[in-house]
Amino acid sequence: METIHNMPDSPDRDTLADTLEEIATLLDLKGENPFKIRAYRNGAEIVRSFDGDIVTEAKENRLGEIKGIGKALQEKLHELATTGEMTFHKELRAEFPPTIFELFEIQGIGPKKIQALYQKLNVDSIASLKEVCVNGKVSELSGFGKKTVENILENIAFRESNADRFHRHIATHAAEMIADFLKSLAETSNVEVAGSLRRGKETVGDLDFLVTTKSPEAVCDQFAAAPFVSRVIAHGKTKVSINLDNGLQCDLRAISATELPFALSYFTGSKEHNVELRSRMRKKGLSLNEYALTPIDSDSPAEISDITTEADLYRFLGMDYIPPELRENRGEFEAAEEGALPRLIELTDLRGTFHNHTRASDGAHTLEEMADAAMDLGLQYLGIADHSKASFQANGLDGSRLRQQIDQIAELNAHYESIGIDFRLLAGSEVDILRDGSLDFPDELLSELDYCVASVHNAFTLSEKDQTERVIAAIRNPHVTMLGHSTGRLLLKREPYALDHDAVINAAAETGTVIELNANPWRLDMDWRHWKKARDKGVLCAINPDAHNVKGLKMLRFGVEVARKGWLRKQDVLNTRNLSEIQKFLAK
DNA sequence: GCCGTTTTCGGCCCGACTGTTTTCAGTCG
Repeated sequence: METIHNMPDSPDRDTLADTLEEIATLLDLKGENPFKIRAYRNGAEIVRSFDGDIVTEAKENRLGEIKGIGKALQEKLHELATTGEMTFHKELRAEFPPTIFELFEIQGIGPKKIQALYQKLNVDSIASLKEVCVNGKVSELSGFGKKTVENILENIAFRESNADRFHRHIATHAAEMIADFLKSLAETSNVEVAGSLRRGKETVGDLDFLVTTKSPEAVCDQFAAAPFVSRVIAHGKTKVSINLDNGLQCDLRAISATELPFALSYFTGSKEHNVELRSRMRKKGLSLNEYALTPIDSDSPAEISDITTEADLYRFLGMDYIPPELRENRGEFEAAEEGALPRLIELTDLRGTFHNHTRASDGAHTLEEMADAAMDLGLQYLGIADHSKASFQANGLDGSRLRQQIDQIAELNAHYESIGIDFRLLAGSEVDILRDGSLDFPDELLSELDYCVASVHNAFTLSEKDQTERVIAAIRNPHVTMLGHSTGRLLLKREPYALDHDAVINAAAETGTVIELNANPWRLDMDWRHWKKARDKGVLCAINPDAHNVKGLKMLRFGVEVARKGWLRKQDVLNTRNLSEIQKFLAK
């Protein structure tokens, strides 16, 4: 990687995107033309999801070829990429105090109200907003009644006590419980969960439920009065929003059966996908909303009948059905047109899994208990990869304890074979990648294992260059079968460490090293955004639950959901292969 | 600010709910 001395740090992709996003917010505050604001916001999204080195493209002033980036954005991004600053952004920022951005995190107030609060009462932070609400000054402003003040105070309190996003397992369990409740109502026929949960996102901000019914008002009333409701945010005749005790927001829409395909598509999103879908419909002279597809004017063609499923909607546009996980406007429309969408992996494709812990390190159960649980799930093999000695906080195994475990696994396998059970434990290790890129066990010991998962568990703060070199050194060790949880993130808790993922993926492709998709809902790592690229370079994925107890094996489902989001097919995932194929693969 | 098989101007996705300005603006998704 090139290094530039005596120069300000070159801005990265996030800086480019965040700057555009911030401009959009500031223009919003100034009451600018909403379409201009949208252009900046759209530009931020394009920069975030651009497949390639956007910073270099900006430096070399080539962004004009990208749809959605025009002359103005191209010039501004060029300035930012080459000088590290953007004059327009700097001038806009100077007009407002930096703390004003936090006001956008309060539900119920938007740019217009924030503008009024700032200009009339000099409110520039959540603290000062709270103050003018409590001392009554806010009621001097037109548009701020008693109820608005109550809402603001309530929302400030709520934000203080609840994070706004939730892990996938929490959201999934809540969604299943609430869907069961809705199905139990006499007035409902179909019950669907839409939103980012259906799209397989790694964390979820809210849950979206759709029910078809002939009595929407009765369904809404019963939902708003349900035992799991902690707070009713809004309660209308067809729409209800509530919070659960843990703060998770749940939105319900009660619709008619004929509206279901349109509503399901609309509320599954993503917003970016829907904008593209609507725009394609619009080119056919049709307007798509959450209820129907209708001609824009009476002259438009109206062969719209018989749309009863989401698949019909896509077929109408001459394309294949796009699974919810792919609906991010990241190339799925083009693939669907060409009939080139992947046939996505399913949970039932899995035949085994690799990265799991036992009581020997920091797990809760024994080899036998873990094996029994794996058999109950219908798996043919279970890889045991306890921690290595450098992870002393996790009771990591030293060489002699690891050799004992290898022997125990051999004994258990002999036992399974003797009684005719087609199941095998695989002897592995989750070996620490030390700070210098070497491994916590010597090659000689690693060669006695069936396989090895190499993971980073410390020194998260190394520079991107050092961290990347460290990880790639491990990938280049021929005894390393796979790289464990490669970004090191703990969702909603710890940021990923600095790592050049393109370089890591290239090294994995070159050496035939597998990359793990850690299915633990706190990790879901490697991130889904990298998988399509890795897959296209021939890198195999291993979906591993990183189970620390028998229940943990069930987290495999979250890994499959995120693998689907990463465009992965059955053939891209190593542990879809059966036992004999795996034994051959590991023997190589 | 962006875009173009209605093209270089005039559009840009759209509906529900809330509270308040009582006919509609602001916010949200």
